Amino acid sequence: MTTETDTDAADHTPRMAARRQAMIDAAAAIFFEHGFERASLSAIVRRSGGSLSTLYQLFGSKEGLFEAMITQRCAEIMEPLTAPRPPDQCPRETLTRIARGLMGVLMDPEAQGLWRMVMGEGIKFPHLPEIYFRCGPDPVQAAMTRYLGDLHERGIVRCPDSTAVANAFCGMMQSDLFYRTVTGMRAGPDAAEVERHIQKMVDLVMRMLAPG
Amino acid sequence: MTTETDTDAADHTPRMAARRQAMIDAAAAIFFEHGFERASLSAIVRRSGGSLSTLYQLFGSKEGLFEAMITQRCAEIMEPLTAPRPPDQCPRETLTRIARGLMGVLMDPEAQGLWRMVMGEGIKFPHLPEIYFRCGPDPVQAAMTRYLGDLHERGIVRCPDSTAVANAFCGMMQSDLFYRTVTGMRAGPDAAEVERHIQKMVDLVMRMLAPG
DNA sequence: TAAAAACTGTAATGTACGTTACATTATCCT
DNA sequence: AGGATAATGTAACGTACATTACAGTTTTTA
Repeated sequence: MTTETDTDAADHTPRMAARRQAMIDAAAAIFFEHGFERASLSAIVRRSGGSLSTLYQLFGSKEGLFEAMITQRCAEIMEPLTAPRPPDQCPRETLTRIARGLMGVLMDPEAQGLWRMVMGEGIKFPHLPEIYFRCGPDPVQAAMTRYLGDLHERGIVRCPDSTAVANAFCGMMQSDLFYRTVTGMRAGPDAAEVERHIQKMVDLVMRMLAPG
Repeated sequence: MTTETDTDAADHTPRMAARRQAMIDAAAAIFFEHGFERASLSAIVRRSGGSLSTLYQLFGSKEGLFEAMITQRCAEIMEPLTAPRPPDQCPRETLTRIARGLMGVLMDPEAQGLWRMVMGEGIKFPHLPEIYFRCGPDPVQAAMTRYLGDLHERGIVRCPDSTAVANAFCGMMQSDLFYRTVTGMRAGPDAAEVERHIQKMVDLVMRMLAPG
């Protein structure tokens, strides 16, 4: 039940470390496709190579494997969002770049699998949304809040409540386009359609920020 | 597999109709709490009264029961969103009313259970997001688009792309407040906090719509 | 009220899967 | 090379649950 001694996970040998990684990769593929319940450990082992025995030695349980996978993958998937930003562009360009990063992640199939799990099974696994928000939305919104607050203080835009605007902007990106894709109602849109959406939303947020 | 002859479901007798409804109610509670996979039919019958035999006679399968439940509940849950709107308020008041309706549904525990299923298991059950969007987001956004387009043509607000604004507005409502509640990261916010959020978002969208 | 139909409770069946045990094979160290 | 250790493949165990079968009970109907 309790995963107290998680971090030991004796991957002493380099061979074992490779197995461990292969299993995490396979787990990501299977879990993100089927969700936690429907994912079968045998299917994961079939894909990763190795054996159930090794899996249990390394991760202890299905949940152990799941957490190890999530902890590693979350950061990787979100990485484009926390990349350092080139300084001193005009606000519209900076916002466009942020929006492109967001949409890139939102439209990535693996990230969508993660999102489905966070939203669908987060209640069952409190660690899951915790890790997710810490790696993804939290830093993005914090950075954006700081950025907008800064622009406001320098009188470049009017944004007395930068937290609210950052919040709104992130929400705006998750439009129909995203929801219908993540639920499988429509195929992933092509780059042009995504770009059109980005432009519209940036236009709107720029109007929000107009002085006066 | 295929649920061809769904609609027959011989609830001839009034007693059977009552059972049917009780089972749908119990199914809603259990499915929304645990999700499709984790929900157990025995648990549903335990709650509804009646028997597994009757359940199978009425619904044919677990999926049959699920679809019957979703079809009925979706419309009910979303009902506040499609209520007719009193005419001729000022835009800010109308938008506030729409926002209150949206947040009311978004924060409703049963609706959150539905939302978790749509997002988490929608890929597995294409009917689910289909029904959901048809009952919820689609009519709301359509009505809002029409409303904004109308205001634009009458020169009351500046909104050349009312679809985009309606889309953005619905997205803005789903802020951290919602995501953290629906994932169980935080308790449901009190009415005051929700109202504050509504006011902020309406303020922002009004800025979007400012002429000039 | 008695036969027919509808409904219920319980148990049986089959399956899928998490987890463990064990015998076999490959790898590493001296 | 040869013994110790690590890793694998397979199968067994226990459980949970969807689905079905059936015998008993209630409700309806004539």
